[in-house]
Amino acid sequence: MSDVSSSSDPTLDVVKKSWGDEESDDEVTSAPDAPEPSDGRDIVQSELKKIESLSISVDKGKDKEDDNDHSEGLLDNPEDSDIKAVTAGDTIYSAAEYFEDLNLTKDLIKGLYVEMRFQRPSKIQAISLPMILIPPYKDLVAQAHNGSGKTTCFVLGMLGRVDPKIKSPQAMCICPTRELAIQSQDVLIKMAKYTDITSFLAIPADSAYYVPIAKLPPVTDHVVIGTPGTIKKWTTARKLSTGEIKILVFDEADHMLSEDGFRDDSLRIIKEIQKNSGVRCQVLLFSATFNDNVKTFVSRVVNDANQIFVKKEDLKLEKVKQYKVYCPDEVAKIGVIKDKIFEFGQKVGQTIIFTHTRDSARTLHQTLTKDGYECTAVQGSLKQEDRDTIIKEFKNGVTKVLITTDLLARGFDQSQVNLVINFDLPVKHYFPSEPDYEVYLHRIGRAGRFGRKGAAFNLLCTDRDRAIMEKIERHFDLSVSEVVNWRSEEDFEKALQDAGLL
DNA sequence: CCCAGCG
Repeated sequence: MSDVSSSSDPTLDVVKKSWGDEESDDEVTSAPDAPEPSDGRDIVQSELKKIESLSISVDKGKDKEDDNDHSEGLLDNPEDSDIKAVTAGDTIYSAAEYFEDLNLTKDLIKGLYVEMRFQRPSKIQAISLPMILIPPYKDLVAQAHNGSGKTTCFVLGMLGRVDPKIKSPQAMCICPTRELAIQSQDVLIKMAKYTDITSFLAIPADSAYYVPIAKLPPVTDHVVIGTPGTIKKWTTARKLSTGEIKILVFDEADHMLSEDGFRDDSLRIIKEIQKNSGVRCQVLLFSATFNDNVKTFVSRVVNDANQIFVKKEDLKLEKVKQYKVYCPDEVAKIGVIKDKIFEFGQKVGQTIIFTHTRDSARTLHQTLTKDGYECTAVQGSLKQEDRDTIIKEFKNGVTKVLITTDLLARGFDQSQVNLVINFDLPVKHYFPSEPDYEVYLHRIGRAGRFGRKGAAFNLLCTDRDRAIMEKIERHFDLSVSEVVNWRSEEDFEKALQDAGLL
């Protein structure tokens, strides 16, 4: 099979869905033709008519033989499931077989080979980069698997579009957390090593070194990466001009545009740029997840966008073996962490433990360190500089076990993380008996980066926990194996063996 | 709830 828009799976052949459509996987009934409440749905429907199917040739078989033999490439065919691409308008794109197909400068390509150690575009790169880099520079909504290299896509997209000779911001990337902004800039610096392109990191400063923005020089770097509040601060202080920004990226875009995320901030920034920018600004939305509510909203934010997405069943991360462990009470959960996770976790790499609140992250950390278990914890109430050091220590491998909140649920990339623990299951804050499926997927995705093996343990305690876990399994059409006895060394050992980690 | 930010 050499065509991503056609497939042996009949449901994949139909490229009729738009981002505003109902999820049609589960239900047979189509959206009614009767007048809808005026939520913009009708606009979406009419835009839908313009969308036409696209054939992108991606030779999957060839990718496999070529890439898997080389040990260096980090992007070696991390996902095998199909990606569906839908183009808007009549531009014909073909997948980039080589980076040379993308009209990039020599300096930039050198960075890809030498610094990034890339050989050929990964699947998501091959499909998305032509859409980003070839005129008319259409907007793009791109969903791709965790650990498949979304960051490299949009970073390369930004670098490919800026003119190093113009000394003002031409590309902007907005991230939900300080940690992600730093991480993306790290990638950018590496990739741009042989170019003259510079970047500016717009995140809150260390409180100790606070200098009022008014006293700082204006930003002249080509690319700005940051968090919403700080970017807003720089623009309103007139130290960051948006007039020449021609590409705007939202990392973890569904969260940036969801009602309980950063919706207002994001929209304000888009508006600000569109108001000031001389040329039309290209908007890119990247995430591993776009739930139906967000899809509806997203299709109104972008304009006539190209789309790349995968079916939700294909997102469930088969490389990360997921388990549930029934624990009689909270004390037992801590016991599992102490006796099993610390016991085995260290052998198989690094571990991230997720809790529901900042406070529970802090208390769990205190409890464990008091008893001599070596770990660190990071959450949003820490001082900025403390966050940075704890993250740095973990990325350097100095610490093996990191306790955190959903601060790190999304995007955090550390290849040595093979074990994810849901100390608390992720739930919707406004409806705590409902799982937060997106957050679940993102958390699990912290293990198994770039096709590596991994395991995840969900610690369940109450009846509610059981019900939530069942819903998660049903939603992803997943059967999560049970670690039968929470006290049993052998059960955990067996689980890790089955996951391919021991 | 989690982020983000208020100088």
